[in-house]
Amino acid sequence: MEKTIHGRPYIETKKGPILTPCAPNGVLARLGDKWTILVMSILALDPARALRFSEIKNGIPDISQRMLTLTLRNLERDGLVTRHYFAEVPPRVEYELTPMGKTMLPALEGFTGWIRDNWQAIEQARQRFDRAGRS
Amino acid sequence: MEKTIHGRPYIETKKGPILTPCAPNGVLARLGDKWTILVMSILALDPARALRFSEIKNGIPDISQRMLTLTLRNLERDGLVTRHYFAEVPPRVEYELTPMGKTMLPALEGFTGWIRDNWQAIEQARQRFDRAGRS
DNA sequence: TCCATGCGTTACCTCCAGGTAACCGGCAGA
DNA sequence: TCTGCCGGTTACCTGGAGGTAACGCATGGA
Repeated sequence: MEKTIHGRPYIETKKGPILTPCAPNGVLARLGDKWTILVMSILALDPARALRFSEIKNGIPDISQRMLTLTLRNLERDGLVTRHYFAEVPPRVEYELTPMGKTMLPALEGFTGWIRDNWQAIEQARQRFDRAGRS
Repeated sequence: MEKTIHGRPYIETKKGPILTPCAPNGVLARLGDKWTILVMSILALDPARALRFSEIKNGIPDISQRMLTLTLRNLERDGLVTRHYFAEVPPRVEYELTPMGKTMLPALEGFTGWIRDNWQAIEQARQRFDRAGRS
């Protein structure tokens, strides 16, 4: 009775299909936030190498110290990134993708390809729509 | 000089790689919002058939009239959905995926598969992290 | 006369992502 | 003694996402 469409579960009723709540929704929401993908991407540049906090920060223009800390904390919590703390002075902290983390971006590849192929069309559609009044 | 990693452009400097601003970021952000994917999904159930506003609303539990209108408006603006208005009484409005819209969810398939395979692991990682104190 | 219908729009409120800025801690070097 | 270094944390503020509720409108049916 429960089927799925593109990975999303739904049920058929006489009144039509109804999408059922889907736990993995939150994962996409996390990805959609402002910095997460950027942090994952820079860690993925050389997955074998751990990066220091400051290296990540330098690699991502405009990210603030606070937002980088928060983003990394969330990724660590999700098991996508590991944090290594070295109690030196001044302190050194290194971040690295976990095995699971290393598989994430490649899985997204199909969709980033779609975006690459379509975002100009989207941009044009927006301009057409906005120009059409309907302000 | 400009390379890409998983579709994301960056440049190499002596101080290390720097990710460059990436327009398509916004597309992912849109997808990450609360309702967009659900609306796309229900329209994709039978891509050949247009759905009425009320059919979509009934198919998505808990979505409010306002949020459905806003979400559809954005999708229309992005050229992913078309709106057909019939000046009957009471009015009838039908929504349908555009050709571009029809290609989006399949492109996302690889990633939804990754989520399906990994979200339990993510859930467990979160619980471990939270239980570990660091409140 | 009154109401239900279908698709909005408007007004209003709350919450949180994200930004800015200052401070901390402990040691090294001037 | 003062300053800089690194990685964080804290306090504070703002904008916008998203929720709730009510109103609008044209007509057909009771």
